[in-house]
Amino acid sequence: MMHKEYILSKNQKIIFDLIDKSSEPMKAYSILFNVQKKGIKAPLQVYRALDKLVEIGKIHKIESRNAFIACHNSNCKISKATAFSICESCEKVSEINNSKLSKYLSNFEDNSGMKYSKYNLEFFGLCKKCKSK
Amino acid sequence: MMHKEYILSKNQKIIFDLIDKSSEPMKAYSILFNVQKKGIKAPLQVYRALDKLVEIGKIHKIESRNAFIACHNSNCKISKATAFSICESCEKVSEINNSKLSKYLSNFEDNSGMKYSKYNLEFFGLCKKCKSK
DNA sequence: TAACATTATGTAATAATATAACATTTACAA
DNA sequence: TTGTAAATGTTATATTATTACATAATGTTA
Repeated sequence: MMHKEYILSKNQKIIFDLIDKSSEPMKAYSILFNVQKKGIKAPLQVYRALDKLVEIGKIHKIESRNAFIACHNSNCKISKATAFSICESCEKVSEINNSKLSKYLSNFEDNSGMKYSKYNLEFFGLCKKCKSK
Repeated sequence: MMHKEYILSKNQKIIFDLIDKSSEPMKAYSILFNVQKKGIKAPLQVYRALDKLVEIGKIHKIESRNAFIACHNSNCKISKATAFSICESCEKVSEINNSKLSKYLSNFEDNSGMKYSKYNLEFFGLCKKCKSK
């Protein structure tokens, strides 16, 4: 099931396209630097677009890195259920697309009486390449 | 199984005691403000102590909130496996101590070829109190 | 279409979070 | 007692993010 379509505004589109093309998570001020030639001059313009893109699930924030990547996962259901793998050596980040995992976590309940509507999981380790070095 | 004992230095102890007494996650500059009367005057002194305390597992960083709480969980194994519940209304944060969950995640493998040595999970929702409002 | 509400934009200033660089001191093992 | 690692102190600065206020574009509905 795909995300509901949403028409991106001018700034949102410029910033999404940049993140989507990037092979690695992008930080807000690096995004700012890269879109200045397109007329986006202030941090707030970037953060506003990022906020919206996160809200509608087109991108995700990697909390431990303060960086953003485009969503390529059909399980995350508009950014309510996200999981990432992060290589602590080369900093490569991938979204984990594992339906068993997402099912397990979406259904997770403990005895706290809390109803969980959202989660974010970050796994850390060494990627294939970095392991073999 | 308890953590291996570690003798905290003066600044580490001051800062750990403050976080440990707090009923909510504390932010670095709030910590700084609170320990200035004890002679800790600069951000770096706080961040250095925080880094060490995180490293040895006495505290955890709540990444989505840039805040720190004391560890009260025997399953986290020196901060290599952490899970939290966060109320999006009152911002109450609790460490989740669920051995099935930690076992599931510690043993998680996907087809990426990565060996995961660490994870951090944050659940979001409404706590009991806030739900009933 | 006019009126209204909502969303997005532009701009300047500033707040909040975190690190670099360098000098010195303390703890502790060889 | 010398060497080394860890911790501290201090200043400056880098990085990340928001407040406040004004304007413009878009969508909705009477």
